[in-house]
Amino acid sequence: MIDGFAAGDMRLPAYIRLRDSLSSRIARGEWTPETPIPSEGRLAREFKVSVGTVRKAVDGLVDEGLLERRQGSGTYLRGPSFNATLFRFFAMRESDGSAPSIPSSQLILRSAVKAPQAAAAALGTDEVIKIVRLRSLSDQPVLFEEIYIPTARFEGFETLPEPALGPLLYPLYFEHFGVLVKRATDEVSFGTANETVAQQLRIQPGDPLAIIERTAFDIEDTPIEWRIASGSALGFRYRSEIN
Amino acid sequence: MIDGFAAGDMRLPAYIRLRDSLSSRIARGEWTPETPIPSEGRLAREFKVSVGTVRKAVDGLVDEGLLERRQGSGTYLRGPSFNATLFRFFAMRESDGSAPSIPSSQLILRSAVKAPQAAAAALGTDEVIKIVRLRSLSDQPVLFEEIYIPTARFEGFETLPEPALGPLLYPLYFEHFGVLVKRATDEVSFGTANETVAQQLRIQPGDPLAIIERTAFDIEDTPIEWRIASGSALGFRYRSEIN
DNA sequence: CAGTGGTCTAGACCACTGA
DNA sequence: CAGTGGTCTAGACCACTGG
Repeated sequence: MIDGFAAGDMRLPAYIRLRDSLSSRIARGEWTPETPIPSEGRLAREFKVSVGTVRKAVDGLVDEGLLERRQGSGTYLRGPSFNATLFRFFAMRESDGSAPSIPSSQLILRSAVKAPQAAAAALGTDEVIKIVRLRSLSDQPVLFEEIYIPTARFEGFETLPEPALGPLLYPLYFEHFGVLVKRATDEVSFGTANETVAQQLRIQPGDPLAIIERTAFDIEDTPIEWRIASGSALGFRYRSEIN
Repeated sequence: MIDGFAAGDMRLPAYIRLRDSLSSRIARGEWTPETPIPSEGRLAREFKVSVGTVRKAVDGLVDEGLLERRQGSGTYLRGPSFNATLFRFFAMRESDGSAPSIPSSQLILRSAVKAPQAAAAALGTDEVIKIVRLRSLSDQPVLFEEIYIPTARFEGFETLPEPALGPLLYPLYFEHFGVLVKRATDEVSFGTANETVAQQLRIQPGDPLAIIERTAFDIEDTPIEWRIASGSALGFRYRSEIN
């Protein structure tokens, strides 16, 4: 049996069934970003369809950002390339107008807790690991983050050596837990700083705050992370393209 | 000569040349949203390529949002369907939780002026028509807007009967001036209200404000509108999807 | 019913990569 | 150089629309 292709709803077009079939093979972790998936010709023979149909199926996954074509070489899984940094919401200009510096990350807390209501609602469980960190640009604190991930999917996260937790979590999710973040939704609103946040960001309680709530999903659209981040509203600047 | 197809850079693939060729015919206003463009078979014969190549060219324009396919009927120009309302940045909930009401628009000013610096920079000219309006949801003022459009492209806009200026400007640009807004970029930041804005929005001077600066472009990527809109930061809520 | 877009085939040749 | 994806052809049949 070829992995759900012939088992899928036969009323659906072949390229859809093939796309879904490939998608679940990706979700199952059959391929890595380093080795190409089978060539179009190979897939065509394997699934007994024409190359054109394979191309249409692969096109879909490329559009979704799951695969990447490299002419002359092959088609590869795209790792968590996915530029989703929360810094994109803040003007990353140096005061002197020079190039933006590298973001740094200071771990403040990491432990298993019962999820607060919003996180539990988003993740569908209240057994989570909580991560709190402060993110800075050239020693200026910019973002205060609370992150919640389900314990079930991230077994052993708490015991990871601290240096392994760089500023980028999504590559780490992928390499240590096989969790590939495919998409996320960010919700931005406006509020004021409480004592804790104000102290961390070195602003005054009551100062205006931009608040970003994010839910991240894996390939199978299961929520795998919820976070809430705050930064001074004065530094907030976001560009949205509409088509 | 078939409209730049055979005149284009022959090193480019046929489907690219065909796509650009169709795109400029659209920009020239050869088709309306009511009548279909020539069928795929017709275009294939006209341009002497295969139907598959026509499909790939049309696919590109459909992805860009310029065209719309209707199976069994034809392929049509998409008017300014384009949901770009600035209200999407604000929580459109009624206090009683009912469905959102219809936005209304109150015209405050409309006249030819010299564009302020930011508008002139975006539009590439300082000969503009300025429109000021207050936008409300069920009699609550929500957004205060200043809009600038180049006089050259909107000859006679000032003398349009006032009732013609509904809440939606982009359909009006299209129908009266043949200007089709294809894309826009919105830039969001936070600030505080000055006297004028505060009075219009019925808030206090110094109250926090969400500020949206928009530049809109036509099919040929020429900027054709610049606007700045302000609303209370407390009502601000924006959802961003990342893939 | 004729005409449209939607799916699919079985080839061909080209441009590019990497051993 | 063999193998990959990128372009292109000339058909076929299907599903749907509208007169």
